[in-house]
Amino acid sequence: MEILAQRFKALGNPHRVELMYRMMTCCAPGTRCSADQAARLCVGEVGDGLAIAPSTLSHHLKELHQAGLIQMQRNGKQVECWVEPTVLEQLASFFQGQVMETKK
Amino acid sequence: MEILAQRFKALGNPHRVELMYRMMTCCAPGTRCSADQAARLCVGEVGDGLAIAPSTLSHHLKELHQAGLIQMQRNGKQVECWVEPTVLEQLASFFQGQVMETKK
DNA sequence: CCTATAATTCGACATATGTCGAACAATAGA
DNA sequence: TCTATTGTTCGACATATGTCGAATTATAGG
Repeated sequence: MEILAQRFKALGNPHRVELMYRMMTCCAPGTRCSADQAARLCVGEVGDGLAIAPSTLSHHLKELHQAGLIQMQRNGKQVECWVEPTVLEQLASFFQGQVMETKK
Repeated sequence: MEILAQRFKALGNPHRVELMYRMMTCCAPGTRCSADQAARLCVGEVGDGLAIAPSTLSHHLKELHQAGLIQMQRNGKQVECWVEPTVLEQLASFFQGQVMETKK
């Protein structure tokens, strides 16, 4: 329940929930990426159009990462970000009365 | 997206997510109440066993209510609290890539 | 009307959060 | 090696949050 609260807290900010949504739905508007291959956005792309400083964007992505909601990996000059589908499934299941035992 | 963030923020506290879970699953352990009739707990019941002052409990329930997550209604000396199933469905649908237009 | 029960409101307080700009780090390419 | 690009880290700051106890409100029952 503690970890669950951490994850919801990370989503409890307008900028972060927007970032999360963009990463979840970066394949086609309003849809979710296929279950086996999550698409990736680099830091600059995912924050494009948001009226926040680069340092603030970096901070928010770090929060999402530390909460276990997103993955991050350096690729050349850029850092790629994506959402693992299992994370979405676990969170959705809470609202169906299931409390998953999330590790980490 | 703003309203969504408000709801997740309300769930972003260990005590509040615990309270929410109790209200969601007050019929049978690990299950959700039937779709048409949400079961109700009074304020004292829902906070039973949590190591927080009554004033803190009241504060948390107010937060959940203001975020649109729970309903509250006075019944005699007590105040009943419950979760509308539609709220749960809307929140779950976010993690399937759906952003619902939540009023209020 | 008085009392007990159930819950809320109201300061007060320590701590956490969101934001910025400046400085720094990592990488690619000329 | 120098430079431009892409992100991160580090204070600093104003504001928000979680908590409590004391006082208050609402109700039911003598």
